[in-house]
Amino acid sequence: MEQYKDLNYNLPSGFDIELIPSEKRLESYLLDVIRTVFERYGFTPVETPAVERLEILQAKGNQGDNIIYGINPIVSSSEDDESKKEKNSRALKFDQTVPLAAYIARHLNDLVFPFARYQMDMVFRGERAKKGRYRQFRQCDIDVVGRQKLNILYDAQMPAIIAEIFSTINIGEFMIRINNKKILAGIFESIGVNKEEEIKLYIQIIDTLDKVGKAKVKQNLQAQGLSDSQSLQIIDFIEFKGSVTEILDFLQQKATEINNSDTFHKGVAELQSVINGIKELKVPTDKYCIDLSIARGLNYYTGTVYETTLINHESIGSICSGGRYENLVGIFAGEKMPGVGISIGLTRLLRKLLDNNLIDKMSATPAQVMVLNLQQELIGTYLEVSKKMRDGGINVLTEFDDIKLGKQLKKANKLGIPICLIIGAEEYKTKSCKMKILKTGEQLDVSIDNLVDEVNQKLLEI
RNA sequence: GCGGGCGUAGCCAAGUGGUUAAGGCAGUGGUUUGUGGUACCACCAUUCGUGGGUUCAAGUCCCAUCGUCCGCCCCA
Repeated sequence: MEQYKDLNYNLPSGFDIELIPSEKRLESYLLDVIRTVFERYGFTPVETPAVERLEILQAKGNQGDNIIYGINPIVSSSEDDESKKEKNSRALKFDQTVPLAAYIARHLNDLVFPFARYQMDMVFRGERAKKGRYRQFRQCDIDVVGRQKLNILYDAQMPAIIAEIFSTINIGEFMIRINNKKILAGIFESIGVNKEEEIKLYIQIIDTLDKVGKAKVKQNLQAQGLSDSQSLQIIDFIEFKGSVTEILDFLQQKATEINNSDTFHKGVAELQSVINGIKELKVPTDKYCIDLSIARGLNYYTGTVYETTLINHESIGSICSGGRYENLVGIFAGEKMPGVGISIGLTRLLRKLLDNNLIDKMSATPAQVMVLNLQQELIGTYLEVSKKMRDGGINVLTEFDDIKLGKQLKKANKLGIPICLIIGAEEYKTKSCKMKILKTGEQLDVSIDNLVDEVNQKLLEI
């Protein structure tokens, strides 16, 4: 034992994702909420391995090697199969979309399309870690993937899902910002930028608007070749603000003026359909808006894009984002498979919610009742009473050791257990117990026979 | 990859060349043993990431090394 105490047992950079029990319980709760909502919309769970073949992860359409975390076996003996393989031939998944593409290709014949799946696995990034930016983190993703085509209503369903999740977990007001990349691409086409590569570049510049500011964006656009007036035109366009109706009217108006970009017209029509769907899904109108500046740096998005921010906490950044992509998921199956999906970066979100006190803390244990130990001779009774309550659906912690009552209460208090049951010689005689509510100090005599009902009743009141 | 900062207990730290290494939080024990959260008392670093050097003297200066953090880039 001694010899290891000097080793550095701190977590390696970027892997500092451990949570103390109260925090981990909160994460479990969030996962439960998210899973429940995903399943309510018919999404089915999928899990893929942490490791994929490197060439899969490097397949076109992804974000490049700089974010991939490679793995190698430590031992490379000649008998080791791994060592015969090329070094770095395997790597950890950096998102769930590329693995989804591979999953679909592997199980094409077993899946029903449109395939709606959710996945809440850990993913890994090889890039430099920073605060709130991890090398391992949990992403909660949903995607719907069609063969050849995918109904635009799936795009409308995403904001409904986001709204339901974030309304359920009580973290304050939020706003789902919706845009369509075809509109952005179209506006560039309308001013004479027609090369796809250039448009992508410009859109990436636009994406930095809220981070670096208007002046810098204008400067960057011009640096890439736009004229002064073109830059202003673009910035004016993406900065147009208003209600959903006002922006749609503005876009319709704009569409009549633009006759050199089909893309623009398509984008406006898609956005219109998405908004119509959202209205029919009865997403509360104060939960979503159109934001023409939303671009999503990732260039695989081709249509609808989403970002969700917390009102008054915009600095936290997007807490849930995603969009529609045409050519990402079918790459291995060799088929056109349009998809639409969103992702919640749960590890980062939870950290920020905790750091900013935006979410109520939970207790350090799921136990609702602690059965205290007053004398070892009664341990049989304690176990019996504990079981009785567990059978009644109550989470119970039993104190096995005969330690001072004060210490037991202190322990229960620290764990955040709301109710303690005290059974000593006196209570034993009368087949009763003392039910102590820790928060108030209130103490009630309860018959063992009615215990389950009484405790359940009290738990509801607290 | 380039540039900069920082490493003192589980955590947050004071200390900027003189030797008993402040303080706070957390933790442990106690305030007469069947009642916690408050209060009070006590305990809690032979040692300052590691190795070497300078000096009568080093947590403090120098070198190396490891770790870590920030900015550029990119994203959850």
